[in-house]
Amino acid sequence: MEFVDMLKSVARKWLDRWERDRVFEADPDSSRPKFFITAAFMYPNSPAHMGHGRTYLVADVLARFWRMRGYDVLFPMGFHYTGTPILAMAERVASGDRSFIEVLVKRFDVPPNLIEKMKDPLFMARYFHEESKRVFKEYGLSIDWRREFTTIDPEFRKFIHWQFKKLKDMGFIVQGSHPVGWCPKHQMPVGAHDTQGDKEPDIGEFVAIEFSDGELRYPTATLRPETVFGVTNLWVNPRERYCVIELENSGKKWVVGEKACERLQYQLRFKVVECFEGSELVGRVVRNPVTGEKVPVLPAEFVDTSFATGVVMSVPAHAPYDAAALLDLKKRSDLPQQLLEVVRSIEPRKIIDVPGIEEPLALFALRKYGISSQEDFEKLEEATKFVYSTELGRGSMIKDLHEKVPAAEGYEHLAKEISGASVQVARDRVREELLNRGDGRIVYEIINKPVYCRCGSEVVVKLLENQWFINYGDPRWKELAKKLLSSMKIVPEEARAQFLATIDWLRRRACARTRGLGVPLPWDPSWIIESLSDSTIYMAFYTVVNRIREAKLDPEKLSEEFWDYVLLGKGSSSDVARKLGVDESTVERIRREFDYWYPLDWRVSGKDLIPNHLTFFIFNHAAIFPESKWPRGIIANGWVLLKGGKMSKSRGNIVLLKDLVHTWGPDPTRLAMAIGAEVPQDFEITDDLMKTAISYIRRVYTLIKELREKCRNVSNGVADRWLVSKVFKLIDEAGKDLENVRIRSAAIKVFSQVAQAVEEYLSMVEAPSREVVEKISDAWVRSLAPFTPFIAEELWEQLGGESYVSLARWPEAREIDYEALLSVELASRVIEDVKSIARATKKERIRMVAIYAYPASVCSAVRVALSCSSVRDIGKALTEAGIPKDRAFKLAQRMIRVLRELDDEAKELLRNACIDEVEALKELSSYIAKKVGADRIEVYSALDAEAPDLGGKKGAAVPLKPGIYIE
RNA sequence: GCGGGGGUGCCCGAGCCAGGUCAAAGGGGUCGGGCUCAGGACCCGAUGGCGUAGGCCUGCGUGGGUUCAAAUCCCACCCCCCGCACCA
Repeated sequence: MEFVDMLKSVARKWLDRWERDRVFEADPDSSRPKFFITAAFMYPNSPAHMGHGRTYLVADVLARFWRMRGYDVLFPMGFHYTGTPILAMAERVASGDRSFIEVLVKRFDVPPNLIEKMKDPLFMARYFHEESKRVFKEYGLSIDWRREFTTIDPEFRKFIHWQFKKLKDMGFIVQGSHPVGWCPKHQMPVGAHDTQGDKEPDIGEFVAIEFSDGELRYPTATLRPETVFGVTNLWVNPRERYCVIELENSGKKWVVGEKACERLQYQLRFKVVECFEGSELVGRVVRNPVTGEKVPVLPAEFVDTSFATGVVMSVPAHAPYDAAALLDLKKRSDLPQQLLEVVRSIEPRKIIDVPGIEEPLALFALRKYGISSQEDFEKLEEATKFVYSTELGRGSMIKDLHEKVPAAEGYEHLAKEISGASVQVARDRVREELLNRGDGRIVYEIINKPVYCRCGSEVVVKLLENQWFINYGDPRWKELAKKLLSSMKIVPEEARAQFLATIDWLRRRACARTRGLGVPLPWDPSWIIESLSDSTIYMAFYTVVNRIREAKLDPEKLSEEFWDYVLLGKGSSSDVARKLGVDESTVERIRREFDYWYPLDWRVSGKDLIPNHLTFFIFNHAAIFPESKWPRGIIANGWVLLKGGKMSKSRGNIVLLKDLVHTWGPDPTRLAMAIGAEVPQDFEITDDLMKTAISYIRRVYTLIKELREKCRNVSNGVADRWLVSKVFKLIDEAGKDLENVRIRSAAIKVFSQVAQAVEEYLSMVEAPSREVVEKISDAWVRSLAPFTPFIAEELWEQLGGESYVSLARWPEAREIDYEALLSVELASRVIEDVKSIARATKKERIRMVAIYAYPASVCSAVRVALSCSSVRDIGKALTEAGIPKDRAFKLAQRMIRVLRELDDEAKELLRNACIDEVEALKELSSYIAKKVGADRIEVYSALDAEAPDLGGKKGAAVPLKPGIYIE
């Protein structure tokens, strides 16, 4: 724990200095290339949590890396106040919701004396905003905080107004009606966060098919309009009340359940004519609008008169409920004789075929699930699910549908057209036809009814009229979006398909709502722009917001001309300046700033935002900006999980970033986020992971200390050259990893693999060379900086580095000493082989190891063997190297085998280096002896006729695989 | 249902797009050893099976196919995860 305490105090020290020296404030600098990265801003309805920690770390590591690569880096952050959840939360506080207040106090550490103020949603937003910002700073994010803003700032409002005017001018904003979950008491739309148990109201689109008795219409609501061909009767609930309503526009008179009536008023305009008992409807005869057949209205208790219209069409061949109710009815003796005869004459009519099942599927399902009455609700639900999904998935309309069923006037062609068609196709066709001919109309209902608002009222469906939409369905726009997508880098690449699919199926999206914090629609301020619609191009706003404030421009004067000039370069700076009452140069400077930073280089966010925010981000950039300002890439990172489960804000089972940073320190938290998994993958946050991160840091920290303490003015020959090459090679590879957003891999290289190499070096030499230590510790500390900047600054200072390591250059790749790398590679292969032999021979103690290796003269033959596998060519090269012909060809064959099994890295070494194996192994013999625990190592040339041939191993030698004899 | 992704050794995961160099990277766990007060801290080694000389056999969801050669390509099937909108 002492080490963690040290890390924490080091962090405080450097945090203060960074702030003091404004290290991460970014201004345009034409002498350097620029790099602009943003992460999705947070919605401050709770403190920042581990998920934010991960997304922002990804952005920060890249920002820091590119800064060290010499780029002028801008990494800003803002806060997204837009939305309704905070409203719902403030309301819960206001209503004295105990459990919720407990979450605030106990989990989120809100001081109890502030709870009262949390009744104000704006206060709540500000509170969590400020707290999160504090934590982000402690976390070591290299953010330019001068550019921070919230989405309720007046400047931002004007910016969004400009964007929406642009979209409207391009014809991408349309108006229409739209169903939403609605609380009758609040008179407001409700989302999942407004309901009891956070249950999402699931809105289903039903077709109400109008059966008629000449005067009244009986709208039967169904999700399966294609089954209208199989209707044998209608159902009403005889124990409930029904009403006749007159629809305002058409004047049609509908018979609907009394309870349904109350719910339907939110989507239809009508007046109630009269109400009566459902039993009065029983026995009436109505006409099927599609087949023209006359069918009776019959009683069934399973009918829920509050659901949709409360009138149901009966398709006993394909709906288990209908089948069960019909069977029940046939057994009843209390019906009037005449009706009973009608009932008994009803036979299910099969209109859908399912391969392999001859009988109508509903009847099959009754037997399969053992259903004997319409009261078997649970079994009936299961059977219904089975029938619906089976028929939709595998079913098709019967081949001779048009011969089996009559057709009403106007529907003569429909049955023929869909005969034999799949249920999916038939459903859409029938639906379309019914709606077109005015025999059906859409009604909505909550499928998972009942859903209750937090206030206790049952949620209904409200048809919002005059709703504003962004029309992502516009084919011109889709094309542009696809073009933009194809020009972008996507991490992970697998997500590209998902983006493409999303672009394809996006239609229109409601972009404004009736309440919540945010920006009002410019042309209709009674609507607030919805949160995913006001956050699509705000990255551009970061580039100029600080300049606008600095110049003290009046937000109200930030006209469309202003934004046109600044963001698109349209119009003239002098006009804009005059209207603003400022110097032309001020306006020009703002324009230049945008022009310098844009386009965005990387957009980082959680992968959950791919089908919404990130796709909207693509669409809107494609619409608003010219191609030269289109974003260059998207990084979608995975989740941080908590013991296998997902976190849930409302239940308070989340890990706050603050808690991680305060418990473990910022550097370990950052490193854990980096090594938990590669960017696209999920990982679990555990104490073990945190401890691993700490041990990585400790290992590096103590090794650097040890190197510096133990080093002497000595030279260790090949070991020195090996370490320098190895370390620089690893760091260079880590740099390539970071270029490709392989953050985990890069972190493991600099924290673990470099440390391993250093440890290996320490076991090779008596004392580390001072020159080597200076070279590698300087580079090593630099390479740590993107991941664990605080301890890196501390070490940098100890090494005597100037300024900040955060501003230093990433180590340049340097000449690699392939001979040294190959020598050690050879030695470690020998070590492996010796161990393998000892294991196979069960030798516990090794007295002596004799090694037969090749001198440098075989190098050219090795090169030949690397590029081809012709025994003749290799053999020839070996002969030229002085190897007797009789041995050369056998050796060539073995070389092919050995070389084939090498990995790319070893091959690279062989191509670039030529070593005398004998000399190299002699030099490293004490290292080998140490590693294998041998008393003595003898190295001979395999070509030395004088050397003893122990165990006949002299002839076993192959280049890179020396012959080995052990005792 | 529609759309997207995926099934690899005890577990997590790389590799598959550009077939051989893959018994298959890297973690974790487990076992053994060391560091010798102790260890959940750290280090070393082992971890499919067999093997007294560095080797052999089996193997990457299931079943087929293409090929001299398949974890990698093709077909079918089974299973899992994610998204589906007014919710940030």
